[in-house]
Amino acid sequence: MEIAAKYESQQIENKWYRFWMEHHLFESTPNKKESYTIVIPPPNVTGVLHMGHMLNNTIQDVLIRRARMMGYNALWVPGTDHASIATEAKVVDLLKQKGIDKNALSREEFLDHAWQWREKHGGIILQQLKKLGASCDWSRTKFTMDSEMSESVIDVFIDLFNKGKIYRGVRMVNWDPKALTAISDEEVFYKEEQSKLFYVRYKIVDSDEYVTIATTRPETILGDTAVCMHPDDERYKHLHGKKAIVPLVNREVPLIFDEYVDPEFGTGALKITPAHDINDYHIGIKYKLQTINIFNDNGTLNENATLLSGVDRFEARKAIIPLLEDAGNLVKIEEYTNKIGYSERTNEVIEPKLSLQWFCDMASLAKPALDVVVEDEIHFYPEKFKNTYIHWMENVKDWCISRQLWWGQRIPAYYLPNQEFVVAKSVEEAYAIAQKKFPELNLQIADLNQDEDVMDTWFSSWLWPISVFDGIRNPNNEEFNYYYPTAALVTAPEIIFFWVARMIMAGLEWKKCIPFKDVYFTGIVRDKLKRKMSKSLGNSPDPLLLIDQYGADGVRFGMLVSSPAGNDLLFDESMCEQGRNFSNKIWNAYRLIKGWEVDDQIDQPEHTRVALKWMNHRINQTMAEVHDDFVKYRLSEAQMVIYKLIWDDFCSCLLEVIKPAYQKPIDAKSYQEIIDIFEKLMLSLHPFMPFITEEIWHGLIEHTEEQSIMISEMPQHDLPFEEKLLQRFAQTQKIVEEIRRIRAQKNIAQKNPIKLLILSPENSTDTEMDSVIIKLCNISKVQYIDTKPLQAISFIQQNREYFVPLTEHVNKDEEIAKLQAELAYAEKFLNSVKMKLSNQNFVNSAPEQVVAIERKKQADTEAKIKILTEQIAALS
RNA sequence: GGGAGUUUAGCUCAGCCGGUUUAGAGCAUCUGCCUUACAAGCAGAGGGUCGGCGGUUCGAAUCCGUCAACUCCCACCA
Repeated sequence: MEIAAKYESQQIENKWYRFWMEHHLFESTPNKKESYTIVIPPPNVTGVLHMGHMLNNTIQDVLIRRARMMGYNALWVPGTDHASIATEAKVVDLLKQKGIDKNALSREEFLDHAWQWREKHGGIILQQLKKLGASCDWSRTKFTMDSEMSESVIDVFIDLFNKGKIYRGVRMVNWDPKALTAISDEEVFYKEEQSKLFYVRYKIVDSDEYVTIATTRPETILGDTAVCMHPDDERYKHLHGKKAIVPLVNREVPLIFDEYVDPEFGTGALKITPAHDINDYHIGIKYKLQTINIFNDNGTLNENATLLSGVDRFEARKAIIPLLEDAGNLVKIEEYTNKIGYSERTNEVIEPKLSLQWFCDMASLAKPALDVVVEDEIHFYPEKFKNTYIHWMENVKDWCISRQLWWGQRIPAYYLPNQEFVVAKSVEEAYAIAQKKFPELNLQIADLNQDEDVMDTWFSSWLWPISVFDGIRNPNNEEFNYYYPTAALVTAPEIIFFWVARMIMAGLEWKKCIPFKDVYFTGIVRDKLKRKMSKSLGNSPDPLLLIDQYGADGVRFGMLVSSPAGNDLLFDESMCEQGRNFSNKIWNAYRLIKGWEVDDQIDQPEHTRVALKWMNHRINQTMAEVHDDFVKYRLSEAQMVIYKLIWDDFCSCLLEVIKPAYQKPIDAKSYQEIIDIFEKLMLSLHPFMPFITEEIWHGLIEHTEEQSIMISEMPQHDLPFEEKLLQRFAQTQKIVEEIRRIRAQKNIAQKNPIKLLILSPENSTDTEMDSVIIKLCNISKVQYIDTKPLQAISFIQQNREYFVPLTEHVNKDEEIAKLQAELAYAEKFLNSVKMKLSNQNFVNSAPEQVVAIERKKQADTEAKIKILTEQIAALS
């Protein structure tokens, strides 16, 4: 059989992904096995696969594939998030390109367009995940606006409302005066700007005194309802209880004193405009101040301003200055740099605006969710996020759940003509309730108007682990009980509050049970310059191109080669290259083995027997290590350990020992053993590199049509291994290295056989490893001797002396210099050990074991020094 | 401004409830090899006073204090 010299990933990957799908190997239904569930953090339905997804989903797939092979009934549920803001913005843009203005459409018409878009383009990202090898149960793909999922969201809203945990309240929102909508905090970006700080004096009532304030927004003076100073500020102490007159509008407002004010800033006096500044608003509530809204929705001043009505806010800022100057209130103007919030959507300066919103009371939900993390019922990896979580949960604020959008679950509140409202699942139910409640109104169903807003997307996401199994509408259904709680959540730390915390709250609130046991936080994928990868910077490679180039296995390897939980990943293509090279290495090992001719008439050589025995113990040791790494979610380490097992131990060492001479056959017993070993290696690597391992697994051993490596059993991690054997073999490898070094130094080509002399007649019974040395170093003969040979290069291992005889003359000076350097080093070391041991305090206080180690170091080093001294003497 | 965290080889990291480590790994670098599995490879080599200072201890990369630099999260300055 002809096997290509280079591993060709593309064709093989397509073949096996199709195979897995056709055999329904990703699919899961409840059975007697223990479940292992992961729900995907649903990517935005508008999303396109980026490097962050690659990392996140590689990790999930590794966990799921391993669990499956460990005997769990593993289920990975895929899906997408409706992402109200992003999707609505996208659809609005597309409509604009077609010359359609969203505001010209009815709600229904707009939603029609939105659904059409999602049917056509939504979920591309899920198709892309398949290229990566993601073993999601695609038959269970969910969307947060699927009708049953939306229904769950509405149910939950109503339930919380009935429990008194959802209320309506006024709050300051980020108003976009161009788009005429509120936008979320996440959509505001701040820019540093050069602006001006205006100092304006306000006259004190019944006094000739003035108090001077500093402001960047003089036009809002028209909405001032107080002036505030720090209570301990000596400059203003005599003003307690007085009032001031707001310039131009001549309104009398109280002087108030609050520690919020920084006496160092400006004049230490602050004007208060509760309607147009978030801090002022809170002060306004605290001191029960009047709130005067002086702006129209489009950013022009309204009639409450009394002056400049109809003028745009920025025009007004300019126009008010001469007015203040004329009135004698302007003191001075300074240059000033501050940060201004802009709308991501329209690039318009955000105007803080008071509006009526829906809120969810968080305090009572947060308490139990805090406890389960504090008490380690849920573990965070890495653990540091526990602190972040606790800190936030202890200071949690109420959640504004309404959004001024159309794409999303509409708030199920229905307003009545009498300013009241009812919350109900449908207009019919609302009507029934309203009739009962207000019979005197004589209501018609058409009198009810549903709230225009939709719910924050997170208000559906927080139910995700429950609602994908329909656990809200249909409590205690079989699937829910089987798959929930999930095993692990893999997500980005930046959404620990938005999402992780709220899922925990939801799980405890509605299911009295945590939604997942472990949370693995991935890092952010950055470029080499540590910049976050983003579309606008153009520094993100196209994941699909990477897969084409390096193979999905290679890219997966690259994503995990250096990304401990929670650490940012400084991505570089060379990582994928390493993965591709690894694929090729494995491929060539496969090619080598497949090329061997097997002869069942010949005996197993000694070196092969020894090396195979060693390899089996080495595998057992490594499997234990890998398992431990998985328990601790140290996936990069686990991958590296397997990488080294395959490359260093299997390829560089074992295969080199076993490899028959050119065109010679291998014995049948060894061949079978090597196949078994290779299979184990492929099994343990499969979660990381699913495609190549499947291909080789099938090529190595005959399998039926139904079989697949992905549903085979992982090698056991609790098998015994002989520490001693492993140590002896490691020493042997060191001897091999020494001999190779000598070969390299003395330019003795590998193909020229050399002799090895070992000075150690009393230990000459321990010769088990000799055959391995002979094979790996091309030794013609190993000879045990009792006197030192002349004309040889020597080295010391474990206090035995080894000699490689030379035909040419040994350069004595060179050898002596080398030995002397070694001697000096050993003496220095011995000195430090002796110092330690002569310290009575050390000998008395250190544990016996530690002292014994030091004693052994001393003895060994002394022996070494003796040998070195003799060698130097012999050469001199 | 509040909080969390990081600082160990050129890069990315491990080691950190103190002592088998005279500090490890992978990648990168350098040298020599196209040796019939693999140049996407093989063989060999070099490279760190564990951020600075101080303390605790018989003993500190590891514990404590302090300073410095950087990163992230939250809040946002009139």
